[in-house]
Amino acid sequence: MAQTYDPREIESRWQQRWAADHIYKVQDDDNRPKFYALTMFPYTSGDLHIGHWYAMAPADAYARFKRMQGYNVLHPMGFDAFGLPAENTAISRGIHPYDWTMKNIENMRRQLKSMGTIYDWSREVITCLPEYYKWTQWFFLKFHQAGLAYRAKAPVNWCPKCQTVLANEQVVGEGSCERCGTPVTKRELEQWFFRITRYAERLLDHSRLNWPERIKTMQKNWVGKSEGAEISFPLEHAGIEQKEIRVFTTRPDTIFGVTFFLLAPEHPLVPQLTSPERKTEVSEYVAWCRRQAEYERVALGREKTGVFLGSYVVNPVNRERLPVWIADYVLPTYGTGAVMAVPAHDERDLAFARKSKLPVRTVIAPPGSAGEALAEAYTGSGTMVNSGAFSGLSSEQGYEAICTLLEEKGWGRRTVVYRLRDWLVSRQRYWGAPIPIIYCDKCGTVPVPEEDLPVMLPPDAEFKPTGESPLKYCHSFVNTTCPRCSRRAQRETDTMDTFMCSSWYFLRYASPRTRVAPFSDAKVKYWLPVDSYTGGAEHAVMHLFYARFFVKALKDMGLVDFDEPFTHLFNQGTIIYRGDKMSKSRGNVIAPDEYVVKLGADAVRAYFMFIGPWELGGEWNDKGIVGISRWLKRVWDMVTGSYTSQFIDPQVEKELRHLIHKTIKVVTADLENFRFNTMLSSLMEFSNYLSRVKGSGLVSSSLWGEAISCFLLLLAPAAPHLAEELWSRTGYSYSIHNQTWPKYEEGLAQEEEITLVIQVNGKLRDRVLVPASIGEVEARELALSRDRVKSCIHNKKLTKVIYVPRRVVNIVVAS
RNA sequence: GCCGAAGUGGCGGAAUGGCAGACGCGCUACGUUCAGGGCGUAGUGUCCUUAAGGACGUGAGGGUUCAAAUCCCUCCUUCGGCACCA
Repeated sequence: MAQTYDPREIESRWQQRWAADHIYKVQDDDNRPKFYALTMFPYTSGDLHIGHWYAMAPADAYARFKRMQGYNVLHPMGFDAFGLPAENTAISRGIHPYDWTMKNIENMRRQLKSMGTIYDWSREVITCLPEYYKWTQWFFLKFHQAGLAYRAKAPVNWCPKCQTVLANEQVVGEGSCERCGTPVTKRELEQWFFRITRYAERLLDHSRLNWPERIKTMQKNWVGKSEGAEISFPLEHAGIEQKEIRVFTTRPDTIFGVTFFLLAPEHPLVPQLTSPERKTEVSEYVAWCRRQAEYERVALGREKTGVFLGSYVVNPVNRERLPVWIADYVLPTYGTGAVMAVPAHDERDLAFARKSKLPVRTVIAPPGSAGEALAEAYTGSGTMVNSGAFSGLSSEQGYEAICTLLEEKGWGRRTVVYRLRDWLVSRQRYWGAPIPIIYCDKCGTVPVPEEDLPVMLPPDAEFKPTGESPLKYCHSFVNTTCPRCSRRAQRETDTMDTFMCSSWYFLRYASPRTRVAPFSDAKVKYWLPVDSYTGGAEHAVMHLFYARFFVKALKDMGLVDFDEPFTHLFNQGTIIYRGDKMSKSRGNVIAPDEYVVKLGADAVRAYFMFIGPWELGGEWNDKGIVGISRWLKRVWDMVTGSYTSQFIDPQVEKELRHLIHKTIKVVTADLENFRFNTMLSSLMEFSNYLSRVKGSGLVSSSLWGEAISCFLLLLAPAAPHLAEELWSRTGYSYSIHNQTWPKYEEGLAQEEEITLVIQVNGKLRDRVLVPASIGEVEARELALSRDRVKSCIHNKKLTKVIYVPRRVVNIVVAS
């Protein structure tokens, strides 16, 4: 056997042994408490870069720690394998998406194995295989049956470069495509939607979730709940069927300040409400708005534009006549697509009123004012003025009073409005799970019967950059027979958003090879919900939101008995390189492989844990990794070299025993809280101390052995290969990873002696080593008797003495 | 603009009211027959001082407190998210 630390040899040897012995095989019928530690599965982009390692290595250490603590741990791995990049590669390089994806998986799996993780590969899940997407399609049918899926023609985000529809969540920055950065435009298409809005209220409830505040806030903002009133304004317009237009407002108390009325240019009543002489101008304006890209239209600070339609509505509370305008800042998708404009108390309305020379009327007087005209829109609360019988009320009282009036008169009602839109699941793409729907001229929209699943992706589709799904041109796929009437019919050619696949993969891991159902009920009951979910924060309003919706819907369908998939969530930070997030498209990817080859997987794992707080991420810099590598080597030398006890010093033995217990305590708490960096610092301090002890030989051989075995056990989650090798060389039985996590005694973990800090007027003046048990009187006396203290308080009046047990004595003197 | 996170040596960072800078990198000196990203020992915030010691010091300014990197207020910078949501 080698005498010097040779990580490559050790790591490949133990990886083979662990695999051959199946030591990480996960059993479902185990009477230990279960622990489901999940890391977000990677997208099959080709190579694992160090960002993946940063996500996975500390997570694996945590799962190993839980395993040693006596839990039956499920820490699975798989691949999110459908999606655009595979298809783009097919178009640009002529490689079939399946071949490209599977080749990438093979490479990524090899890299993951080189990390020395506890993944049980027999549970691997790959979303692009028929055995998996069959069930993604099955879930689509379930949502359809439950009335949660519908088809609608709607304006959708369209990326002209990728030639595809994008979900709201895939439009980033100033309205650009998430993948290629091209400005997004609009298009009308028949699409499938999921009614996620029905769950808006329930998705706002994070009360039982141990999640980062940041993510909860992002999800809350995404749902965008607003309370207010819906009010009907009668139309003063003869000859049309519609008698009134409804608006939503959060400020019914400002209703006496309405001076004009606004519709979105897309509002369906616009043509009818346009007077003949205004027709040309209005239709030109509407056409101009439609040409605008979404991001241009909603850009804040942009000048507000609009035109008068030539018709009027009536304010129900004061019978005032209000001109109806259309304006580009009114969004067709929010509220009712109509706005009662109150320029005195809304910045946007004021800007528009000033530009279009429309009147402004103050109806809320800010505190200390009498209701005179305002220079700026006042959006706070105050006293109602110019508001008929309501004048004099506070805006809060007015809110309630006006809502009551509206409800009594039948003019409106209190209501709640959400910003959240339904989830668009259709994609005009090949590389996804086909939507299992058939269109029949006679029977209409017919779901594919469950027994006919999966609807297989045809392997022989042609990949052309046409913007239409290759499935559309694949006649063998499109042409089928109606399951109801057996006549000729056509298949839906859209595939599903890949977020569908990732909305249930965590359920599949519980029983990944089940052929008769997406998951076994018993196994899901045992494993779910996920006890610890870790991954990047970029999924805050996408994957994490959809998965919650999915599980809530499944609960309502009676398919699962819990309604939150992830009880605890932790987001690691991002690894930055050259000022940018690491990604293939930015060309700033660092591969971990060369570091693994040179320094070993244990060094890379430990370095990522040591680099800083996990939640903060950081700039990649390979300077520090040598420090970890040297430390592992010193650990090797210290443990493999023989220990000779010279003579036993009880004081040193006591100190070492204390350090053993203190280190167990700190390392355990740090792992529990994902504080990997300080955990490694503590291990370094421990090993540095052990090296000194080894040089002096001042403790017994048995205590030395105890210290080493404890050290190796604590090291095992971070550096599993080295710990296993040293465990075996020390003569302990295989495997260290099946050992129990060491326990500490609180009494021994406590310090016996402490450094008492002595301050005068808050400034450090002296330090004394004292027994931890020192009492207040004793400590005060000691402090006052010190020479350095005496010289500081000489000739000054003692005001008081503060004593903080076990920490500090602060002597306050008059100056 | 709004919301959130962060700002500490030459660098990554530690300390969550009580010794600022743990641990590691880098650097300096010395030692080592030390070939390869060696190894060991000591030192390493700034300033004053031969030294002992002292003063200053956690983005800036103010406040609370016996005591502030930590709590409060105002501001600046960086990063992330949202952004005409009526």
